[in-house]
Amino acid sequence: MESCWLEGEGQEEEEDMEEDWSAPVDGREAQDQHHSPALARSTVSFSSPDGPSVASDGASSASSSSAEGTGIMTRMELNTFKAGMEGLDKEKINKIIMEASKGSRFYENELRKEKQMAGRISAMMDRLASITPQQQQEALLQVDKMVEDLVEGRDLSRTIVHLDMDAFYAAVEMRDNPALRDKPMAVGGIGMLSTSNYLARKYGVRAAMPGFIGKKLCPDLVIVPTNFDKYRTVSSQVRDVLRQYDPYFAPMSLDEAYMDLTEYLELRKSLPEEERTFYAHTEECFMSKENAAVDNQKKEDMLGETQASVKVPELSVNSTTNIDDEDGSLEKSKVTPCHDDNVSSPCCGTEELPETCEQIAKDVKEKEKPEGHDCETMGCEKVVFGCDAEEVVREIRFRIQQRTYLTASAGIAPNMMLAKVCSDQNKPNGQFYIPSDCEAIMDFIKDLPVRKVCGIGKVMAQQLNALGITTCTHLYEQRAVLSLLFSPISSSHLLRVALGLGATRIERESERKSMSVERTFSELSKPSELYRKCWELCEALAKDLQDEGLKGRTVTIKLKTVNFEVKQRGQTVPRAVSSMNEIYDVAEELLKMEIQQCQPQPLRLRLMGSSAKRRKQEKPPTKTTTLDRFFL
DNA sequence: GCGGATCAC
DNA sequence: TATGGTGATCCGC
Ligand SMILES: Nc1ccn([C@H]2C[C@H](O)[C@@H](COP(=O)(O)OP(=O)(O)OP(=O)(O)O)O2)c(=O)n1
Ligand SMILES: [Mg+2]
Ligand SMILES: [Mg+2]
Repeated sequence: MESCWLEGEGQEEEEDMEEDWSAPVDGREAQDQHHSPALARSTVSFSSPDGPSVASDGASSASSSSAEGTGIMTRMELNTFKAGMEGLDKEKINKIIMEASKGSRFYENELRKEKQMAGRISAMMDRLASITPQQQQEALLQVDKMVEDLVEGRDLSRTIVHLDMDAFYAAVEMRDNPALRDKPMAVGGIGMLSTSNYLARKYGVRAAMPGFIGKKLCPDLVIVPTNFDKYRTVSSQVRDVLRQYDPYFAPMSLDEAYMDLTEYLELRKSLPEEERTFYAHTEECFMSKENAAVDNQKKEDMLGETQASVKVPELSVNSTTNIDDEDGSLEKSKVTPCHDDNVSSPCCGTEELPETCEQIAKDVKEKEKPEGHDCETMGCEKVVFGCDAEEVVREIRFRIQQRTYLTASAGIAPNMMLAKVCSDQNKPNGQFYIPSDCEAIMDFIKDLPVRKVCGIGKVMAQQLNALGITTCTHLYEQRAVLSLLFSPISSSHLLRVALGLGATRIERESERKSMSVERTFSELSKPSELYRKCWELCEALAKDLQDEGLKGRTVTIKLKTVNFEVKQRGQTVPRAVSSMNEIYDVAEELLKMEIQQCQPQPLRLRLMGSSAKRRKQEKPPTKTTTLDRFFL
């Protein structure tokens, strides 16, 4: 097995990954209006570029935007931009979160990070204040040249889909244990939750929240441990479906993937109806013998009904409709789920998964033969899907559901950035479509909160907020200032977002660059214990590396003190390593230095990690893009 | 290359 | 009582 990443001599070639600043639209002139209050005064309006250029008053008013509530600590607050988090009593939930955390070492560390962030923002506001109108005007000219190029290059020819399973781990657990279906539940442990179901989200319980806080928010919360093997199995079933529509689809995690449907949609045009026909088993099928074709709304209803979780009445996948409800009125699923034959059955809860019919949404070829069991005689409902993108995506979701008993949501758009945002729009069990035209894109982008965009996280969102930017419209209005305040990479990303641009080609999976193992444990401080832990981690890492036939040129250790401060130390070695001994030799040395550094205080840790990384790879000759021209 | 920070899931 | 694990990227040295 040839170890990879060793620096072998030759071995160059390899792709060039196409950065592809695709995209673009009609230029739009700015005309702002809706500045957020913080910026209204502080920014130069585009129409009169010589206006007053910002002042630090912008900073003070903006940074006090957290005036609501406790003042600081926005970083610990509930993020209401995530699916299932709409319309909650944020005030109350944040209060509980704060009270549960206050005084803890974790909290103190969060405070420290918050202060640090405030410092960064303050520095940014100072820079902003020092920008002259001339500079701003000049920046605007530069940026607008880029805008022109970007817009000119806009590629609306692709149909990109982002598909994401709903409450994934939680949904799997609910599927396999019906007792959980009508309860607020989360997956993980008392220390940390990986995700929660939508019922629990109503209480503010969410991923990355400690279980004990979840319990405070929702005393009835049921917490079940993770079963990664099951999630992996389901994931592979889902991928089997996706692959049939785009063999080059790109999984981003166990529960989501991007697909490019462009080519498939061409083929689809000539796909006979039989091959777009599927059967669904529902209890109604068994009772009423009608099996007429269903219309779109009916299909959506079926998607809703067959959901193997709480029933969400009136769920619609129509891109124009919203999901509101999904309140408490829960009802057992009406479906009678069936197993796909070649699929390992869920390990528990078999009683709710009757074996009566082995296959529902089987592939057309199989299904077409009405021999044996067969849907027709059983009165299974027949579903015919159309040929446009929305129909194909409904079909995909339908097949996923029939095969896994789980629901998925999807976004359909001309690029990956938009598709990703769209897949969250009608979650759970919904889809959203942005047609390939500029107007539709701009309309969608207009009021889109920047925080919803992939890559804009808590920190960036807060920095932008300090500038009065919360929506993509603001982003466009402030493009000049942004190009001056942020790095070329960041500001070009923001600009692309503002224009509704994103990647239009799905890149094939790149080889991994690192592998790591880390563990949290109850406090350790004795050197002997620390070295032993380090040894265990290196052993585990070496095994993982060897399992994949990989080696690393840089070995690092990661340490988290009991106060949650994180340190990383690394060393690059002349020859790639993969064995336990080679790795530990390096790691031990790094750990020794840290222990000595602390002396005579003990090094008190709550986590340790070990990793092996590949040597940084020379990036292929970058074709000079407009961005390079302007920014480098 | 290193280390801290951010982001996603 | 109690706040995760894995991988990637960016930034400023
Ligand atoms: N901080 C996180 C976020 C997610 N996950 C895991 C559990 C999730 O079930 C799975 C998928 O992540 P999603 O962000 O897609 O969240 P869900 O699928 O749970 O919910 P939904 O997609 O409906 O919002 O990844 C995790 O372990 N830790
Ligand atoms: Mg999901
Ligand atoms: Mg996901």
